[in-house]
Amino acid sequence: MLRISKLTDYGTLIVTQMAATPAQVVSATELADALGLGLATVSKVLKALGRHGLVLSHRGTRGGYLLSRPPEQISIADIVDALEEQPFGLTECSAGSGTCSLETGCRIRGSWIRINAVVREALQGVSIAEMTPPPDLSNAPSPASQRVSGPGRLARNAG
Amino acid sequence: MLRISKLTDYGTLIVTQMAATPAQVVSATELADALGLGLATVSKVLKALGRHGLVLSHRGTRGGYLLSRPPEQISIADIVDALEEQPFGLTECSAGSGTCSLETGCRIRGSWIRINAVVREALQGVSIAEMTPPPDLSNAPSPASQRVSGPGRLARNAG
DNA sequence: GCAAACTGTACTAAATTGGTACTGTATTTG
DNA sequence: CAAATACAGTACCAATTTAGTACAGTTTGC
Repeated sequence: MLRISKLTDYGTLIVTQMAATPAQVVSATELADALGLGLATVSKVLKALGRHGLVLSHRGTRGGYLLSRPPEQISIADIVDALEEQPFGLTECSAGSGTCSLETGCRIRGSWIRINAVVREALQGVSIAEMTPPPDLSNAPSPASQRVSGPGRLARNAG
Repeated sequence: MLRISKLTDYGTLIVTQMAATPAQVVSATELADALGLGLATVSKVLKALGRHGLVLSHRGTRGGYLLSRPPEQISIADIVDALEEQPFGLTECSAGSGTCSLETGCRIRGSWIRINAVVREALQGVSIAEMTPPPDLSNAPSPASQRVSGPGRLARNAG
């Protein structure tokens, strides 16, 4: 379906929510309540995020989770890596070799690897800090440093 | 899984194969043999491609399929559009509204729509003609016109 | 020691995907 | 016009993946 899984979607939601109060411990229960998700589901996502070093956890009463780095340094690609199947790859053959029976004689694998790289860069280029519009100034112009020219065309041989 | 379906993968394979002899009618049977895929599977893909105007079909003896435009004018995005669920969208909410129960109060939908646009541009930037390396000159340097600078970062407000 | 909160595994139902079968229709060839 | 070829459309089933939950355990704070 060319879609991220719901758990990954929840992951972006949860991390974005945590980014609203960075450096502050929040429990899974609080996050579940704030986002309207089930506690078990939120816990599952947080556990995966923790395994990949995106959040730190504290057990016990008044425990909870904490972003391990500033929201500016967490990208969508980081969350995808934590929650989607690894390694990243839009096709079977571009994720890892040896699995596709057509691989011998397949002439387009190299192209798919190139396409993957571009898509991944797009996901890496968006940080959690950029996900929510500023609370009040939603109509303010964006900083020039964030503007880009778009992806353009792919080079035949990745540079 | 953030992966295109196998049928979409087959679609790129089939169209690339047809691009090797453009403007020539090829039957589903011939394509299935050439690619090592099942006839029924190839037919299913070709039917979907036909519905979206990417290939033309001729019935009867000596019938078959034909690319509707030159390979340079067919992009990976065209094939994805024909074979994946429409409309294009990495998340439920960015594909179409009204389906996600969290949509009210969700602050990151706009960002996902922006991310989608970038990913889609990446897929649109690759034509079928670019998928296969030139048969003999695989090591030749690529034409400068095909080189790009990469996707860079996303603009906060799509421009 | 009790309660809050994370850890880890396992399980089930639903959705999606992949592949195929079957019947029908159009076109060409002889 | 009859037969063979090839596309058209629908429907189905097995396998895989996803989503959500349950449950037993462990750590920490009061």
